[in-house]
Amino acid sequence: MVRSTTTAEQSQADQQSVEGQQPVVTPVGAEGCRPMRADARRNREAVLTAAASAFAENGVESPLEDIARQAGVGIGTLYRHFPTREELVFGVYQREVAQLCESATALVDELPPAEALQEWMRRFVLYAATKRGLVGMLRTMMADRTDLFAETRVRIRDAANLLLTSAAAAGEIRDDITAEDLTRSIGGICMASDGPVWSPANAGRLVDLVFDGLRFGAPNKR
Amino acid sequence: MVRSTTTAEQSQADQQSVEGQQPVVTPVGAEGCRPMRADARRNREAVLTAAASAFAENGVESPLEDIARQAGVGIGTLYRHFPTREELVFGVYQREVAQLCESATALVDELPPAEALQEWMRRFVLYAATKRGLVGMLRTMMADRTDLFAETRVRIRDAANLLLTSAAAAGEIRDDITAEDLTRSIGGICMASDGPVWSPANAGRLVDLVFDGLRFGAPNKR
DNA sequence: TAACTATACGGAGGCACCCTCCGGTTCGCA
DNA sequence: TGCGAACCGGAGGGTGCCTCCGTATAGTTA
Repeated sequence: MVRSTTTAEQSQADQQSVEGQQPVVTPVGAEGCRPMRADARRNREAVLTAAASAFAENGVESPLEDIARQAGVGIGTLYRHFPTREELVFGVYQREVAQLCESATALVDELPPAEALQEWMRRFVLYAATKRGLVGMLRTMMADRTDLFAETRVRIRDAANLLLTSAAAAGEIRDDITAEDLTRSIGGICMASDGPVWSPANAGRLVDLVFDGLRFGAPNKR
Repeated sequence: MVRSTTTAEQSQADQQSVEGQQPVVTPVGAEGCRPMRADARRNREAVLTAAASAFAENGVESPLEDIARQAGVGIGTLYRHFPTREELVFGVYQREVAQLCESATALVDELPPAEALQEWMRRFVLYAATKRGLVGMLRTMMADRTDLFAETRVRIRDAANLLLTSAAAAGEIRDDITAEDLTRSIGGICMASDGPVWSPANAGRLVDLVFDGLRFGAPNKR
């Protein structure tokens, strides 16, 4: 709209993710700059955490000043890290995708392959169903800035692939489903479960439906 | 196609004067009451006109105060007629649907049946492609307040039916397509052509594609 | 350890927009 | 023509957005 949106050259590099509480989480742009100062990184994380819970509770339109306060940070700091609301939304999305994808490897270790897959699908959809309006905003951004999503898309595909192949190898699901098939189905459920008639329960049923489809015709039925 | 709104206005007035069944067109609250005062009706129309052009130009987030100013009306007046932005959006939508549906009968008279149908489809999609973000907002509202859209849905279906049957009767298109099929296809195009990558040209190509589908297998090919 | 500097912090302030409220005006009817 | 109900308008208080710049501090060098 008429808002200025100056989008200064702003390019928060961080890209230093060696020992990892949070993996990478690279904001857009810049490579090779010096690493972020410790306090900056701390604040950035605090803002993301506060934003995630604010979005979940009050939707993506939550006042940015509330988020800053909740993070124990000035509004200026929030704006320095995320010059626009969209960048903040994307930051939250990116971090949660990373967590979700990491959980895939843990699940594979802890559970039987098919259960791991099902649980992962549930978590995936739950993320979306929990954040009111977030999916809608992401969908809009996706149409505009496809490039931003390239990295997360690959991550998701790899995680899906891991779970699918291990379940297929165990014969617990059919083996003719690709990671793309799976992510597309789940993505569809996420889109569908966004919006005013918002219901995690419905989303869960849809996930189970897709999962049954995966089991259909599997060698080792149970 | 610049058409005056007088006919639409007239028909609304007619409907209102018939007792019973208030069409949803009446402003909120007025329940079986006397008709609107002349100045109120005038202002209401002015606001709708200004809103339509503001939405087209700056998107559905246009400041309401600009719209009021453009309409030559105080902000209080705008709020009295449309207490929320959504109601204003719906008002614009409703009026334009009415115009569009009326144009169907005119088109049937003026053009060969198939051309009339194609032209109508084009106009339909053009409306949507012209208003940035409007379709998205309507989609959200639809999920929430299905009841509001019942009337417009019927209108659209009737108009589509008129065009379809006359073109099918002339053998210029196949006869196994229902009005629901058509409106669903067109609706899909409208959804697709909303969003940041906004392009009437693309929408037009999609319409032609659907139209070719309608001609496929028609008795009288040309 | 102290001094130094590049970097980050914070919040006041200006602006845009939202929405309400109520005194003044106008319409439509008798 | 007179009257009351209905309508008009815009001032004003409130909220949220975003910027700007003086102050604080992490990390580095001597």
